[in-house]
Amino acid sequence: MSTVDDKRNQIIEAALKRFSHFGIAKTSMSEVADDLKLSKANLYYYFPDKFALIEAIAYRIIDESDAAIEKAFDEAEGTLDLLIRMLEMKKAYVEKYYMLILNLHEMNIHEEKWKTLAKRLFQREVGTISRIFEQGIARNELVTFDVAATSELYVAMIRGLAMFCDHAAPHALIDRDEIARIFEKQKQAAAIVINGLRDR
Amino acid sequence: MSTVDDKRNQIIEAALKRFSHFGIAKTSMSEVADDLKLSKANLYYYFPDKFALIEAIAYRIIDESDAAIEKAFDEAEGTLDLLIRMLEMKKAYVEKYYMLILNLHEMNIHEEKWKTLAKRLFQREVGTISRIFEQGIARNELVTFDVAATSELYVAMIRGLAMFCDHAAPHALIDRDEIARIFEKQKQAAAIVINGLRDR
DNA sequence: TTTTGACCAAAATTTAAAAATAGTCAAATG
DNA sequence: CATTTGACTATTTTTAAATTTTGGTCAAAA
Repeated sequence: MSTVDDKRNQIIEAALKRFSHFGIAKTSMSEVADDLKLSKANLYYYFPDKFALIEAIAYRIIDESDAAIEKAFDEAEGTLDLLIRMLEMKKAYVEKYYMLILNLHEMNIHEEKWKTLAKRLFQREVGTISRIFEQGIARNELVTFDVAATSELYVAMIRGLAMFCDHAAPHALIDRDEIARIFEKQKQAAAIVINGLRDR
Repeated sequence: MSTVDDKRNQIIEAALKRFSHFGIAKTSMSEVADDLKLSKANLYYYFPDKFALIEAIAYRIIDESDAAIEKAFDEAEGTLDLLIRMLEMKKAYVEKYYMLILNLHEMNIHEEKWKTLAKRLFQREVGTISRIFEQGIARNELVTFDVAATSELYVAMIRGLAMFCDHAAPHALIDRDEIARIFEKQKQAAAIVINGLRDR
């Protein structure tokens, strides 16, 4: 790994710490720079703007979780098991990166660049779910169906459950209990969906 | 109907018009009173406070929609058909009362009274879904399952889809196209859920 | 190639004043 | 007695101005 990549990684890690602790809006680029004893100007040498840093972090997390899912693909016992493992992982991420993920949702999503980022992250999750479904079909565990559409629906459903669940206010702070409750509902939903797609 | 009930109804209708047009926060009690050529003080003779008026409106709408569902119960061809009819009705309400429903969601839900109202409306919807599921089970169309838990999950899922869908920002204004798209996803979700519960 | 201090414009925060609004009440009306 | 009202207040919400913070640039240094 080149020295510049190494520096970029250091920055990503430092920023990730602050973002997940205080949220994106509440951490300034200077603070991230200070943590690493760099000047702000130097930080901008590695990332053209704040958004690029956020993007890098987002993709870093997704890549990590993709790698984890890759492993689960071999270990899991069936489609539902895979889906539940994925939910578990996401739960762990939510707990770990709390504020970051909260912010990522309620940011200035109106702006085009945020929309496209959100859409890409969404599509990536849909892609993973698609692969899981495809495998289920290939193994004759599931009936054949429109994988693309159903995956999209599944991800939307799961995310919707996270948004809604009972803490009615979209912006309300979510505690660990709430996360656990959401996770339970998501597992139930996954079970029902898979049951609806199962080959019998 | 007593004369005081009649007056209360007039007030509810006038308020409903304004609420669904401009939203709750943006219509003052004076405006509602003016529409009916009453003094504000007189309006407060019929409703102790603004929240009571909002509550009355919410229950009015729910009651209406319950009556409509009651009719559908006899006409519908099966459980899925019933669920879809219910979704259609809700879609119509969203289109009709636009701002009101939007507001109802993003209001000061943190306050206890709002929470309890939201919870009650939710539970009422869950109750209706429960009846639909029970009927499906009684007719041997569905397998037996935990109706209470599943109904709650179903309503949460459907609402979650409405919140999420793709207009990522919770507060973004939703247009008719978006409503239609949400409706489609909800129908798909209903179909998959019912498929998962079907007795075969 | 990497790093920095000095700098700027735009955005966020704070503050105080002004306006609007929910809700009250004694008195009037019928 | 049931209904209505104008006048009043306490609290929010809006507005606007002053101030600070922050994202981002750049020429020059290491």
